[in-house]
Amino acid sequence: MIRVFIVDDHPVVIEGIHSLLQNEKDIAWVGQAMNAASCLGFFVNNTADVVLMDISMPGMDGVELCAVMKEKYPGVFILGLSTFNQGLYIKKMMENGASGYILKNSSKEELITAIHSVNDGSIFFSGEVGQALEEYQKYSKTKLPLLTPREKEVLELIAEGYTNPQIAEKIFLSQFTVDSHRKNLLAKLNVKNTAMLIKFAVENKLL
Amino acid sequence: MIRVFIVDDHPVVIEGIHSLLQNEKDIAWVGQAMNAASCLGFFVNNTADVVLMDISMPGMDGVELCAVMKEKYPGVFILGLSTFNQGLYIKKMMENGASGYILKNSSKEELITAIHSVNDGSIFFSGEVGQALEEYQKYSKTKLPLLTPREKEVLELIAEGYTNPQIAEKIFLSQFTVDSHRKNLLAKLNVKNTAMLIKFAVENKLL
DNA sequence: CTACCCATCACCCGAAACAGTGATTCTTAC
DNA sequence: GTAAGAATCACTGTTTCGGGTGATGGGTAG
Repeated sequence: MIRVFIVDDHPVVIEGIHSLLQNEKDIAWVGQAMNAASCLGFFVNNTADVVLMDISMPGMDGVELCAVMKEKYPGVFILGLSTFNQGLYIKKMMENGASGYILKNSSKEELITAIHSVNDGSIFFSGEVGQALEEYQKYSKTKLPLLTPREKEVLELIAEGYTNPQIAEKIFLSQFTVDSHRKNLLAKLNVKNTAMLIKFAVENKLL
Repeated sequence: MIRVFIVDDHPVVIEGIHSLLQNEKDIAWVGQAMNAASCLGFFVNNTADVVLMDISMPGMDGVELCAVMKEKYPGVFILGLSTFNQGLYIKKMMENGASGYILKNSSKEELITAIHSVNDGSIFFSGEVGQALEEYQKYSKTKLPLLTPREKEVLELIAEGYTNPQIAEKIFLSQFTVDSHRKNLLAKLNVKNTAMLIKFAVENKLL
């Protein structure tokens, strides 16, 4: 018997999912909350196996609540819920310990598969969520300034810790040229020093 | 009907999975390969919906094959297989476009759930694999030198692009002190400049 | 053909980073 | 109570970075 708890600030969603699950004999509805605080309140004296959690809520949002819950109750599995495709938040919520993610309008079968998988300690992403993540990555890439092949080359060598003179020697250039590329990188990516350059590059998967 | 293809260099595994799946009426066994080359050969004139792929194989390994397959046939979903817990390779394979991961000794139910989920475009991780990933992360963290609170603080500010004098002003320290912390960071993390420091920090989730 | 971008090279200069060395205080652990 | 490490500060160099400015040649698209 899997004990399920839900946190969502939309009563409609709570009711909808409740009705989808009420005839499942191995799933027990143990409670619900409409904000982070009452969710945490519930867990003081009660528990659950799987928590369905909305991503956006007034006050503390799902991303933060997820981190707090996982900190206090590491054994509780969290399954994220969202109505729309929020790649960035999905990513953050996974980093905060969620075990999976589905859309609120997913089918009954998908919902139940997800709950079972998560309860077994598995990780489950619905297909639409996977697409959202991909689209988010593509989207962030289109917003990136285009780097020339030489610039990418120099960027990679900088990330590996080579200095301008070393890079120059390595790819047979004048150190002035390498310096030019380096300055162009800083300008194009709108950062002001090596630290920001590398951080930006890693975060945007340029390396 | 889900068309399943398997790539594994162990005949025992191929046979085992074949027998597990042969009575499933919505799963069709379309072929098998014992190395990357013959897998690629199969896909020249044939196709499949889901490919079960071993992580370690002679010649081109699963990680690489996964990248090649996804490049040539983006519509084919790849489900990773491994006998042991290889956190690092699992991570790499996911980065190369795999849709999920299970252990070879997983139950029939889990195998079938995984194939269905992946075929729907979802992402599925078996619980043991999730544990492997977690353990891998913990393991890599234990291998990390311990940074003091001050050092972490300085590290974060460096990553945000502040210079030593700016950091000194921001947290009310002498720039000499900040410089000391910075040098200790370089020494502890065994890197030789800011670029390597930030790259290392991001990769090891110190930021 | 000409305007534009890429790639190359050059120089100056101040600021920042990096290397080495050493010192003091304070807490924490044995 | 003392040994160890954290946190603080100090001085001196050398190297690298980053800003500014500008030049040349090659390819390409209008």
